[in-house]
Amino acid sequence: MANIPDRRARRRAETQAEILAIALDVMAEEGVAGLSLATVARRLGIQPPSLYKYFPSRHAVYDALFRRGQEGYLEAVRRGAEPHEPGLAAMGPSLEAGARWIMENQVLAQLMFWRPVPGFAPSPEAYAPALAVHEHFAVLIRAAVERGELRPDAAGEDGLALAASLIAGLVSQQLSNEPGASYEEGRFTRLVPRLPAVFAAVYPPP
Amino acid sequence: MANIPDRRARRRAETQAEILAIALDVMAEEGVAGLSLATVARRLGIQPPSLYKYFPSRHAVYDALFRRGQEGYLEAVRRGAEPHEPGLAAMGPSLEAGARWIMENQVLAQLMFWRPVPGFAPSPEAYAPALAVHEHFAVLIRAAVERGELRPDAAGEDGLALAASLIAGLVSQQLSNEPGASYEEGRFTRLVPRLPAVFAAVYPPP
DNA sequence: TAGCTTTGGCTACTACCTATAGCTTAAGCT
DNA sequence: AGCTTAAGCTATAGGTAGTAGCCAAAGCTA
Repeated sequence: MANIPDRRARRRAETQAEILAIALDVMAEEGVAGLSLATVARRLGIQPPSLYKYFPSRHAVYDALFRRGQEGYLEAVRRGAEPHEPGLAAMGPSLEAGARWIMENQVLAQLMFWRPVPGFAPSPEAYAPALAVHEHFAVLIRAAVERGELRPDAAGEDGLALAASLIAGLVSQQLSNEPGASYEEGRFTRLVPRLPAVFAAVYPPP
Repeated sequence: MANIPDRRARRRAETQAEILAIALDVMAEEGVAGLSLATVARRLGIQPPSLYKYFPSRHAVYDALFRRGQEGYLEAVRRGAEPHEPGLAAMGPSLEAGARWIMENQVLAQLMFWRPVPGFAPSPEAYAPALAVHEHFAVLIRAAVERGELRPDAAGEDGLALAASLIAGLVSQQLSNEPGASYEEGRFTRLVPRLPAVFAAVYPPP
């Protein structure tokens, strides 16, 4: 007795994880929107229709990957900020950690930040971590304002939108113009550490 | 006599233009990567294989659209700058005109700036106008430096990369988070007019 | 241990897609 | 007026997503 209660559920989860890993490979080779379930099935060694026992549709595979990506990204930006005092000091490392994660998970990033798959929209559950990322940076910026490192309106709607755009701009330029580069070499990601100073130049403390 | 010399060539070009217009519609409905030549053919009233008399492949359609888009965008940023003195004064209106064009041609913008179609890479001819856009803004920034409106290193590699990222960030955030908004209402595009000031805050004149 | 249930595989099939081959009609050039 | 060629067609190959329905084996339960 004392069999692991859900032996079947575990194997099922393992297979699902395996499918997602293969799907990532295929997307890296063929493009995000080029994912073919038939290819995934072949690599897994089963017939294409059998995949539908694990995911009800191609979009469901995308949704699972989207969620996984958002969770990984959230974790990355949180860990980047963790060892530092809240405020500008934490913002830099957090942005860097996020950018680094993106360069190491480009396929997921494309799925998450561009919407390259016709007809695919993430489910609310899959999207939830993205809201947490937004809140994470909002908290950091509010902390910076409270410490007098930024002008108060940096934490306003425009300020937050600008902050989000700054990092999105660098990353999106890097991904589309120089996708092969590492975080350190990238012509654009190289500028990420300067973003807190850029932001502070736009919203200098009074 | 005095027949228009290439009547056939003209009708052919018209049909090609019609195909591209329908393709844009389909992409707007189904997503950029969701373009189906069969659907285009049906709307044009011909059988799918007949489309191949006008374009040798699906990628060729994308390439023609890509080129058309780059040319339109180049034209937009040039016209935006035209009435103004070169330098920061021209940069703002030029960026605005570009952002406006993008919001009015979102499908083309996605094709041009994200790379959502698996396996599609633009031909050098189609890509050429993109280089001209880059050069256009480099010229404006160099002019601003010469007029003493910006610190000299604004025209360096990092400065140009940052400038490109600033606009790319706003536009890319707008497209993925609030694609339905017009240029004026957009939470992100609304900030475009502030970009020259942002850039000047990062590279203040000595 | 015996039997029942559920899971995970299969084949067969539908309905779509891109693209090629080869035929035919009709437009337009000379 | 006749010839050339463009632009349509059908048929076909080979790929995709997804559904229906069957069957064996794994695992739970009495």
